[in-house]
Amino acid sequence: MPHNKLPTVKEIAKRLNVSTSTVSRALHNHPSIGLVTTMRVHKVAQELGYEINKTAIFFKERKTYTIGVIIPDLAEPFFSSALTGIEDAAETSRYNVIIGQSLNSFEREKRIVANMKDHRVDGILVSITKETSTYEHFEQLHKFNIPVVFFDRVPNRQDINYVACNLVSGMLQAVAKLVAKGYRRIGLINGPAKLAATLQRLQIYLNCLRQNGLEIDQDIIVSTTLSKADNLTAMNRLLVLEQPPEAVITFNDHVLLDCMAAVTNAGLEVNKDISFVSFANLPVWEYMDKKPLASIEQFAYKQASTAAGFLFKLIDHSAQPDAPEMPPLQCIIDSEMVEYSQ
Amino acid sequence: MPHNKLPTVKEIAKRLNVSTSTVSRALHNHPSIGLVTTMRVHKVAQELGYEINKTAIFFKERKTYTIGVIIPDLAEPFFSSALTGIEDAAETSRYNVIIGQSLNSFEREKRIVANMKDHRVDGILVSITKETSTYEHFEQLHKFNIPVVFFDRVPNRQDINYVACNLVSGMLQAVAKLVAKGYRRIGLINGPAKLAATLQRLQIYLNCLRQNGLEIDQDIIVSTTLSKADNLTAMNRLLVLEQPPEAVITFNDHVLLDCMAAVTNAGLEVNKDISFVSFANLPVWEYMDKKPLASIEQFAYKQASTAAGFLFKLIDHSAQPDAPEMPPLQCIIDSEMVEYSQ
DNA sequence: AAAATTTACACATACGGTTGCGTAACCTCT
DNA sequence: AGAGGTTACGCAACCGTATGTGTAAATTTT
Repeated sequence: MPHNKLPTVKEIAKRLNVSTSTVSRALHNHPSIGLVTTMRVHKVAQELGYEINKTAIFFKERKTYTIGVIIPDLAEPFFSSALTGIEDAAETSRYNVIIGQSLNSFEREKRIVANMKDHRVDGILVSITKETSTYEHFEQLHKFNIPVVFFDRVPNRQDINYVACNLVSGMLQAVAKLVAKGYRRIGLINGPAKLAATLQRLQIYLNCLRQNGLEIDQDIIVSTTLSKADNLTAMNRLLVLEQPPEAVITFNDHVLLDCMAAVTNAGLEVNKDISFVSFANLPVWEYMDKKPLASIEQFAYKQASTAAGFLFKLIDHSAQPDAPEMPPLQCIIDSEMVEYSQ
Repeated sequence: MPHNKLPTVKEIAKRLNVSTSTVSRALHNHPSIGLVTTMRVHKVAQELGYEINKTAIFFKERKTYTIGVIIPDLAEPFFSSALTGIEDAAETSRYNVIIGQSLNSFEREKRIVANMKDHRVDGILVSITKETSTYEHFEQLHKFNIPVVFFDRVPNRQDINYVACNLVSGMLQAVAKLVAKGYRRIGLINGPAKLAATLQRLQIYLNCLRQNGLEIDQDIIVSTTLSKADNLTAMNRLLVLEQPPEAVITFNDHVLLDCMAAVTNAGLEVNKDISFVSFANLPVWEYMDKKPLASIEQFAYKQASTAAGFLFKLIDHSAQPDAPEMPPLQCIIDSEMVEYSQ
């Protein structure tokens, strides 16, 4: 507890022999306070270096003007970009952002939620953990009037506020582009089966191929555990086929980096002998020579700032005393193919 | 202002016809409250779903258990890693972290500081903007008893708390390694002159070469504006020399990526015809084939968590009423060469 | 049995600022 | 001059919790 006390309205009031209410109103230039008094108050406030203690207001208003953000891992460019989107949105709405990384641990996620509840954040934005399958820790927030908006990694339920991304739209564009370029044999290097994203990507892949009237060949659908060695193996499996794919969709950019190495090792050339499409998460492509033909942009910034907008709307709404329950705010943002200039 | 009121000690007190002080003490199992009363209080608290409102405590104790972190840009892996270090340190000390990106704008930095002051954070960790040259906005925090610890990008003054990184140590190791490998001609691709980091790197470079008894040749010291085209030009300038350098130290990893491309374009091979050393900031090397021989690790996580430790020490210290002014806490962490397995 | 001590609780205040309501003093109008 | 209105301010309560101090009643001590 800091010892040296800061000047308060009380202090100003004492010096001027007026009441604290007068000082408070004078500082806000309330019309019911005379001009002379108002000026004297301002003068003394200036002299004492008075600055308002907003924590007192926060406490009284039961509002902290702070939102919490829970994300799995800041090291992922997707999430750091998302956080920037949130911060920008928060700044214009005069909110602060407190942050917690769940590091994909359900237990950490719960601890962070509890902590944010203790700090009485006005709302929470969250991209859930891979492990998260129960939601009591979020539901409990309802009691404290703390709205929650999920983004990107959202629970599979309908009674929640969320902003998510539709991967299909971007992939359709990408496959269309590949088809337009004359590619008919498009392979897939997928992730490990236990990840939900893996099944999702497979469905999208099949979906897009069918919509483009392409034949589906199980030989050019392989998977990797995401280890470097396994990534190389997966790519090599495709390269040694009698009829290797002309283009390959990879699980993510990390996989793709290894796949490109495998292509080079095989004496082939990326974007000439074989082309790639990936799911965007590395901003590093800009600095590189060999790039995928296109990437599926998932708009971290946009998703997150949209989610933040939802959250502020919910906060404002619940501030009204006669607030009827609001229907869930939900938004699905289309992904888009981003072509890289080669 | 949320309307549906949460249960308070007052509510519990009313139900049991006791005073709030009794309830408060009972909830903390204070010995001066009888066992029966204590248990009844706990029971009612449980039934009502009472949870303590810490904002009241924060307000009363003039302590928010929140620290502010101001960094230039989360998109840089260095800073996202630093933030993780801070978060981990904060969690074990039961602190929350509120975050602000200055985006290298001095004005934003000032706004963020003012905002964090309003929220009465208990302390601030900051990596300053490239533009920052005045410090009133930080000095002003002293009045509010908000300690500040700078890290990585620290002001050039001695009366401040800071944690910084000594780039020389790592570079010495790297040059020593290059020398041990038989390289005698070591070039430098530096950044634009207006950046402080540029002069710093030049000095380190000259320093290390001298200490290893190597000749300094101005022909193999070039610079780039950091644009891709310019990076390529810089590298090419070295490659077309009669006696090109055998190894090159690059300003940073982004520059290096382009330099590697230039090498490949020239029909040469990275790590065979020419080797590189860079200043670490990209975690992506792990996923790539061509890597620098070594990188100068600047320990974002360690710097940041050390700085956080300093901050908590300062906060604890200023909490003591008879606290004499503390001498500045300062720490310089040695950088280290990190060798990449090729 | 009276005195001393302990037990178990209530009262009041503080943290810093805001705000509804009350009220003197002054001014205006008839 | 008295009624009515306006101006300029003070009073008091409030947000939720903690805690120093006071004090009956119960218990122990002498």
